[in-house]
Amino acid sequence: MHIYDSVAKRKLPFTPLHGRDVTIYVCGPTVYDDAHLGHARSAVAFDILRRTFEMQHYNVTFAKNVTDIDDKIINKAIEQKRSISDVAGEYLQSYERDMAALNVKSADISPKATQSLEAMTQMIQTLLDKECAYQTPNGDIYFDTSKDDDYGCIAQRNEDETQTKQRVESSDEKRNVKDFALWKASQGEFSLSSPFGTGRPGWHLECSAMIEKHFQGTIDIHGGGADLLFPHHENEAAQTRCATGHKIANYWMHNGFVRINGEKMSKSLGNSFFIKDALQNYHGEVLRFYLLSSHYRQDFNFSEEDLLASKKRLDKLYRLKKRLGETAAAKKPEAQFAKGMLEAMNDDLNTSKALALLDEMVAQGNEALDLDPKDKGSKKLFAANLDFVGKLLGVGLEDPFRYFQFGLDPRFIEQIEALIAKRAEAKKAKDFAAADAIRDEIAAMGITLMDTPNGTVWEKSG
RNA sequence: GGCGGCAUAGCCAAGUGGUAAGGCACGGGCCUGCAAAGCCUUGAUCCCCGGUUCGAAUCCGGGUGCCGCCUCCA
Repeated sequence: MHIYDSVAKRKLPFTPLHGRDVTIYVCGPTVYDDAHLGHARSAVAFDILRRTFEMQHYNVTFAKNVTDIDDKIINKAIEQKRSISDVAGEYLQSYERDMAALNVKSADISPKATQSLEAMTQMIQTLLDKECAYQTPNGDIYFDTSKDDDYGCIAQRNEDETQTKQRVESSDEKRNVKDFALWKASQGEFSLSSPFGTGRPGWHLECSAMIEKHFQGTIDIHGGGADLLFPHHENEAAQTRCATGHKIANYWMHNGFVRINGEKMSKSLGNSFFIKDALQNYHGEVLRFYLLSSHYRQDFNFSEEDLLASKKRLDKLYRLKKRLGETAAAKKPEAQFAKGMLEAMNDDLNTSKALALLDEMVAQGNEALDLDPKDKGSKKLFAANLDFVGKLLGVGLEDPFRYFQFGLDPRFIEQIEALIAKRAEAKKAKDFAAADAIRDEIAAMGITLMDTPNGTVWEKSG
C-alpha cells in the first residue's frame, strides 16, 4: 500500500505502527446542518481506504468524531429556540442516514465532543502546566504557538510571510496572531462547566483529545478535507506534540474539494448540494459511484451531466447482476481481476483505475453470457467478482430489480406490470402494432422495456 | 504577499521516461418482429515555448489559463 502523505507531499509506502493493526482517525462533521456533497466525498474516500485495508486482512480501527458543540450549533439552537442537543441530535441522525445510503460503513469509534469533555480539559490542564497555554483576563485559554518550535511543520507555512487578515474578534487578547483558542469562556446560557470556569472547548482541541483518549499514542493515519490542513491539523499536531511528547499521526491524508459547476461549494456561497436532496432522485450508490470516478485528491466538479454518465456505468454493473440471477457465487473472484483491483487501490486509492477494471470485467461477464447463457461456471465466477467489488468499493450491493425501480411507487409498479402483461399477450398473438403501442405508452411513463429470452424486464429510463 | 493544486479526445477521467486505460455522448456493424440491453468497432500526441534524453504527456526552465488554502467550512 502506498498513500500520498500531505505533509511529506509525496506518495509513501505505508507501514503500520503495530503489525497488521491500522488506526485511522477522520475529522467528522459539525452537526449543525444536513450533510452535503463535500461531507460525502470525505466519508466515501476514507471508507474506501478502510475497505482496502480490510480486504487485505489488516485489522482496522476506524474513528470519526462528531462535533456537537460549536458556535454554529449554538446559533441555530438560539434561532430556533431549541436545545443544543436537540439540534445536534437531529443533524447527526441526518448525517448517519445519508452516509448509510452511500454505503459508508459506521465508524468503530465515533466520539462526540460533548462526551469527551474530560479528555479535553485534561489536555488543556497539561498544556497550562507545561506553560504551552495561557488564560486571558476574560477566561479564554489560548495555545501559545511560540512555545512550540515545530509549529508549522504540518502545513509548512511561514506565518510571518502570510497575509494575516484583520480579525475582528478578541485578537487583542492573544499574545500572538497564530495562537488559537483551547477554551472559550461562556458568553451566554449555553456552556459547559470545567475547572477553568464555564464555557466550551475550542474546535481544534477535540481531535487531539479524542485521539489521545481512544488510542493513547500516535495513530497511523489522520484524514480530513483539504481545508483542514491549515490551520486545523497544524493546531492539532501542535497540541498533541506539546501535551504528550509524541506526534499525533504518522500519515496525513486530505481529500480534495467539491465544486459545483466550477464554483467552490460553500456555506457562504449558498450553493450547497445536500445529499438528502440528491437521494430523492438518485440511488445512494449512484452518488457513491460518481464520487469514486475521480481520484480522491483531485478537485471534484459536480455536474448533473457527469452524474448521469456515472449512473449509466453503474447501471451496466446491475444489468450484469440481473443476468446472473440467483447464481451462487464461487468461493473466490477471478484471481487476476482481484489482483488488479487491489493493485489499483493500493496505489493511493486509484479508484478511476479500479472502475476501469470493473468496466472491463462487466464487459467480459456479458460476453461470457452472450456466448453461453447457461454456463454455470462463469456465472459463479462473475457473481464472485461482483461480491468482491461490493466489499471493496461498496457498490453493486442492492437487488438489481430494486435498483432499477428506485424511487417508484408500488402502485405505479403494478400498473407497469399490468401493461407488460397486456403487451405480452399482444406479442403472443403477433399483433406487433398493439405491442409497440403499449411499449410507447410505457415509455411515456418513463420506463424502458427489454425483451429477453426469459421474458420482458423493465427499468426506469435515463 | 506566502503556500499549494490543476491544464490529456465533445464531456468525465487514468497514466508521470519507451511511443496515449476506462466511461459517457456520437457514427458504423452484429443481434432483435421492431426496440432496449449486450457485444464488436471509428476518434486525441497530451495548454504554449525552450531544454535534457536514443526516446517525454511523463523530467528541467520559462510562460499562459483556471482553482484552492492563509477566515467558519469536508
